[in-house]
Amino acid sequence: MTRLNLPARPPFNFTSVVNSHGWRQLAPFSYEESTNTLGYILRLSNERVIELALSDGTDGVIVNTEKLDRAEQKEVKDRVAWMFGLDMDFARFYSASRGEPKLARVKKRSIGRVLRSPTVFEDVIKTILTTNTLWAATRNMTRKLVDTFGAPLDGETGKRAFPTPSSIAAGSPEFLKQTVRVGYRAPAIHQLALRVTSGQLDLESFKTTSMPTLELRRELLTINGVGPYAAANLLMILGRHDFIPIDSYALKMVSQEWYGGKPITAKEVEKRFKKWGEFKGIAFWFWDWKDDGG
DNA sequence: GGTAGACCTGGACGC
DNA sequence: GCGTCCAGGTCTACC
Repeated sequence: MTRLNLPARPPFNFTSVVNSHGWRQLAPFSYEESTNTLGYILRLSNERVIELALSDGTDGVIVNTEKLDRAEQKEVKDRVAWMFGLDMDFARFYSASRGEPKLARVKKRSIGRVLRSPTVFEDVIKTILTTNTLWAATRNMTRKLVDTFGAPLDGETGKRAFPTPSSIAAGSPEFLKQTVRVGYRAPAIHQLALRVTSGQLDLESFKTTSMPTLELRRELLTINGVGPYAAANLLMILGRHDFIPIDSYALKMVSQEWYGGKPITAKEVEKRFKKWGEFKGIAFWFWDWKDDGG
């Protein structure tokens, strides 16, 4: 057994990251509520597939997994640090949100980090799978994608890692549509896998790029299946908070909050959050809505 | 720049 | 059990 204790830049709240959005429900994540433990099946660069149990450290994340050598430990540390944004600093957001009752809880509960997958590729695919469909279908499609293309944990075919770009690229759009049931998204997913495999698109460089957010957004919008909502969602995941992922949920929440439930458009959402500037996305994301619909 | 319609799946509903 | 309707963003064509 290997146990790693990964400290975070304070303040840090493990549970707020795990609950920051629905990602914990998407394979190869799993979540055990009784112990507040996040599971993840990770494929290491040496192709070994391991299971991580991630739990709340006093001021960071505790990782329990099988025995790892030094290089593997380093890789796991880097991956988990990215997934939890351990090094992120929200002091400026907390300062900006002071005096706003609807954001009072963010500083109190050390909220701000958004749970990420280990790779940007995985988060782009998952984001595409959230578009134009219901959440239950997103979960199904992700599960099937992992079950179909993911490398299995040693001796446990029921537990698989998220597919690599090359494993998806090796299939066909028809197979993705017929077997994984991703519908019209199949060509977009296949094309993305091809672009990444061929080196034409270096998604992982987006983690550390100093590219201005507008430019990064333009890059994201070159991906088929990624429109304004998906790009904003991915920017949030990448730690850029200038854009609001406006989907039907956003329209509903903003309408209930300020427009008495009447139908509104994206313009009204933008108008209401304009004053938050570079924190628009994060202010929207963690806004304490009147009724979040459960 | 704005808008209409097609794209798919799966669940709800009526018969 | 079958058919129909609907929710959900993106893309393309068109104005």
